[in-house]
Amino acid sequence: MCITAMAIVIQKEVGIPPRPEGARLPAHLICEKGTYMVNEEKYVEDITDQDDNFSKWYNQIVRKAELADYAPVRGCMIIRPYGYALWEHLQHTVDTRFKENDVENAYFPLLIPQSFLQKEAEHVEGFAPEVAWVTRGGGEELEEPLAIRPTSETIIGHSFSKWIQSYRDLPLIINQWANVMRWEKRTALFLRTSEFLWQEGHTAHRTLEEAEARTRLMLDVYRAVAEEDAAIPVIAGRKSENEKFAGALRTYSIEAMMGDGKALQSATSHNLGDNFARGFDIQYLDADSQRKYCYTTSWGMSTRMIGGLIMVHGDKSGLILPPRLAPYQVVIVPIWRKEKEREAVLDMVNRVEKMLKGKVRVKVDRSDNTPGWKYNEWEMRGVPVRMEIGPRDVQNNNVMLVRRDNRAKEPVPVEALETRLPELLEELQKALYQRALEFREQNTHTTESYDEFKEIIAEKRGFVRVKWAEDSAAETAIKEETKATLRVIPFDQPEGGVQGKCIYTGKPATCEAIFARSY
RNA sequence: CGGGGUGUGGCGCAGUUGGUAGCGUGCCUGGUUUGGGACCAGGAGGUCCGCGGUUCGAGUCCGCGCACCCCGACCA
Repeated sequence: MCITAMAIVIQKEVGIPPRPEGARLPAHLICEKGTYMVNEEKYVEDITDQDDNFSKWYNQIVRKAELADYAPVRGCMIIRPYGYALWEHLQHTVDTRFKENDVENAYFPLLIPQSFLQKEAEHVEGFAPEVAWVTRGGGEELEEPLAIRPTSETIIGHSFSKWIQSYRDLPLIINQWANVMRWEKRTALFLRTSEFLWQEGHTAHRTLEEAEARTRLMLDVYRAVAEEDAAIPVIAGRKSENEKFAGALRTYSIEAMMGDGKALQSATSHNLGDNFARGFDIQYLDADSQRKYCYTTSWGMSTRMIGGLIMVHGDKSGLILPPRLAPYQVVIVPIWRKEKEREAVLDMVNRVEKMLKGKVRVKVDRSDNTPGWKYNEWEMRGVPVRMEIGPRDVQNNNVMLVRRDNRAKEPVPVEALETRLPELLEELQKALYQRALEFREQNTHTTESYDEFKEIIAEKRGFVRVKWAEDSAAETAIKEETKATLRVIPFDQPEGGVQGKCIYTGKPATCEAIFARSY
């Protein structure tokens, strides 16, 4: 909301050109006062074009940028230091926001007794195909197989039932940072790996209303992380019955549009009602001396978000990381010709580095590679701002700043850096958000005709917003006929209710829903 | 789990009718270089995915596995 308004203002100031429909990249570059025009060309020749083969581009970028590698075990990934640093920044902002909302961290075991998983009927059924089992230990068959957690509702529910005695123990608001494992048939780095890192929050409440409020509150935290930190505009809303979490009363999610128009569920928040409380006997003694079941919630965000970052912001030169999450916000490239220059340049580099340390995340590339090589390398790795320091800059006591998103150049006096650089990073942060928002808006369609719906899904991709009567069978049929799924029923609905007929059944519509093909 | 594809130095690839493996890039050493992926010279690096078969001889032909990628069905 407020970030959007700010972003629009910023957009006017710096003049981000609107992206042509369907295009991944702005075809123009900014040429403001004090900036330099750069030729638009493809500097990095060995990256697959996004428009040519988006998933190939994605895979190449993940590996070339050294975010992750394939592991020797199918479907598993190795997160490399650069990718892990990104995750740590994401973790940090999420964790900070959690703690502002009374969340406490804890840790529960990786292994879950088989019997636990079976205590919630829908839950077992939903997860059964994806669970990996440990059946041997200490050289012997185990008496009871142990599941490698696909999620921890059950084992945490077990603890909750012991910890909660009275209404005075509520609400209980716990989070854990953990790995989980879901045996996936088809995997992709970050987006869907058999093992992945995430956080899972679990809460218990006195009333359903309070549980609902917490569910919505945490979804809004995810919304804020996505929009403000990851610069990814998302649509928040409710999942359909077909798409909700196994065992939940209601599931909410934030959905983002990737650069190829497909949707990515970026985080989910579930109101579990009293389903798990009944399964795990999570009861409390209320003020009226009655024993009552708690209402529980769970909510999670995973390393998948990194996949989202890559696919939302990346361009044909590689990654573009939002400044607030980028492992390096600025990379300094020293340039010289003669030995004398080298000394002066490195002096200045050291001075600038020292000045900026602790204020922005700065990396100096002191390798022997040529400046041109470094430009391409760090652009590919998505560093938001490049700082060039060469003999000319030493002479003028300024540095050259170059934005990753549009390559706009800007000479800045050294003494102005401490104020200008953070400012520039914020401008970039907002511009990325704005660009992604415009892309999403250009690729969000509305229609009342199912034929047109099919055509849009098949040819244009993107989101399709339609009138909907919340019919589960119709949803399944649409999925079979078009491969599009109901991503989310947005909170943002027309004022005064929806008028008209459901796009598929023709029944009176009860809401507007977003359909898309998804990851 | 179905359909398709690919497995050859770290990465990307070539390898003809079967004759004992090569190119680009990266890596190491030395030197010259550095404002958009520099250059020269020297060098290291391969059980050609695995197993079996055909053959005097297999990266190449045949069979059986395995892995990975892409497209579907299932999912954060």
